Amino acid sequence: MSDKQTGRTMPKAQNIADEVRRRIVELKWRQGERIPDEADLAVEFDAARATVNKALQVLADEGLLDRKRRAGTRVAINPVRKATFSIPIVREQVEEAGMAYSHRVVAQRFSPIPAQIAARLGLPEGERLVHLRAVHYADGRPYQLEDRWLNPRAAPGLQQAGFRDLNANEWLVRNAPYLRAEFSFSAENADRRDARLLQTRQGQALLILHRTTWNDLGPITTVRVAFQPGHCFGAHEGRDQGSNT
Amino acid sequence: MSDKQTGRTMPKAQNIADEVRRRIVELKWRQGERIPDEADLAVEFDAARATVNKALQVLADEGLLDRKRRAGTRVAINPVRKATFSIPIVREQVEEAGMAYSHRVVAQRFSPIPAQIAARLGLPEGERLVHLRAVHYADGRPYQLEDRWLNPRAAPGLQQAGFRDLNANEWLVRNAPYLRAEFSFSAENADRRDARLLQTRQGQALLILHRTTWNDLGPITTVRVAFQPGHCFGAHEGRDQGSNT
DNA sequence: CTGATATATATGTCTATACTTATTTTAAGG
DNA sequence: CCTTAAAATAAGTATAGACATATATATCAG
Repeated sequence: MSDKQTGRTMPKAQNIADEVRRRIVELKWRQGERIPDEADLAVEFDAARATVNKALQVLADEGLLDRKRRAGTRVAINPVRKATFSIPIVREQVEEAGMAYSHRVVAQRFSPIPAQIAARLGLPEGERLVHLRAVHYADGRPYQLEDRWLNPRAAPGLQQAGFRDLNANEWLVRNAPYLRAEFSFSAENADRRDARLLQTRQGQALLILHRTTWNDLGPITTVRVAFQPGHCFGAHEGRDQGSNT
Repeated sequence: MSDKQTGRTMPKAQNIADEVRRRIVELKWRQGERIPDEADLAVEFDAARATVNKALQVLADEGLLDRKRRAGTRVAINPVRKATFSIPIVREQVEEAGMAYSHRVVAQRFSPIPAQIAARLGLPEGERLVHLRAVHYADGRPYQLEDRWLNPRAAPGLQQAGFRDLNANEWLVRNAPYLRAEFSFSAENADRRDARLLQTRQGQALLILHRTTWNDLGPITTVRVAFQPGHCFGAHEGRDQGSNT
């Protein structure tokens, strides 16, 4: 009843979480039903309450359980579950695929922000930020296109960095950690400029990612990324195989 | 130094996490640098090591810290951070926007799966599954289009459910909890059929979401969702404001 | 019956302590 | 010098105990 998957002994809390998950998936404990309280589960699994608590917190974070003081723990009625994806550094992504990375800055100037960008950043319209447009290439073929606005007030040292050599993507990752980020995915038909820079035809469906990041000084950057046609962006949910914990 | 944001006293572990995050964002502790060990931080913050451990685990899960036994804790070199988004129930999403929800099943039959679907599900080509195509409407206008394959072997009771009345999306959420899910976003130009069902023109860029879910009996369902033109899908990262914990 | 108040209870959080385990560092042996 | 073994160390995990806090339920006054 402990370590079936690998030969390794799993932590007790994880075994408990797995078993509870199993009972939910196998409909032994159904949606909305109350499950035994921590004290009872602690007895059943021969563990301390703190251990059971940790296991159930994990499941609550996953959205599988709803927990409330005094009211107990219930299987979530509609498991609004959260999927995760990670934002890789473009160069690493390209190189990991065994291709040669390069990038080209198409335009870079200090200019007043249009209304749409101002709204997204929460800054007054007309404020002057660094506007940067660049193309990332994989083996010489366009890989993605970025149209970015940078806020020097939130990223000290930004003025010095000339993005001809080091790309903005990478400079930001290494020099401007953020506290909060917002994303959105959408689809757009390539306009004339998109088509030219991505070397595709006008009207081609493009996957568009908007991303904005903030730190405690304010908005750092907002970017519109247009991916090469056919590119897809993966995410997943469930046991996290590798990495930490 | 405790509760600045709200008047409420925040848990100690969260204060510690916030403070460490602040030090990273303000570059007091830089990328790749080793930070004090749990015991030292416990002294600094006047907390038990377990509390510090919990705070740092959170940051490690966020991808902000790299932790290794004996080697200590370092600020992540390239913070491959994870963004989360949630998959809402279509009907609720529509109704929350104050619109009337309806849906229509376009086709439903038991048929052998094509190679591409077989690959995605990990099932042999030609296996017979339920194939379902439906349109979701908001205030009578097409909202999204789904093309779904359902595996009755992994979802007992599925055969009985006729999806004319109850939509598949909702039936699955309530009756077939899953253990693992995979997603991908992409963009496609609407083909003739997409255009007709979404009442748009052929060639229109559409945001496409592929999603596949599994439980311990195997793959449950895989679906291709085509959103109405202009629709975007949001995600975010950072302190999670509401809900659990 | 209604509304205010008290009580009970399940989860939330923290602590001190202990032991485990991966990994680095050091020491020993060839 | 290289290889191997031992020691040291920092995180990983578990535990019993304690107190905090939200909230469901019971109790009581009107």
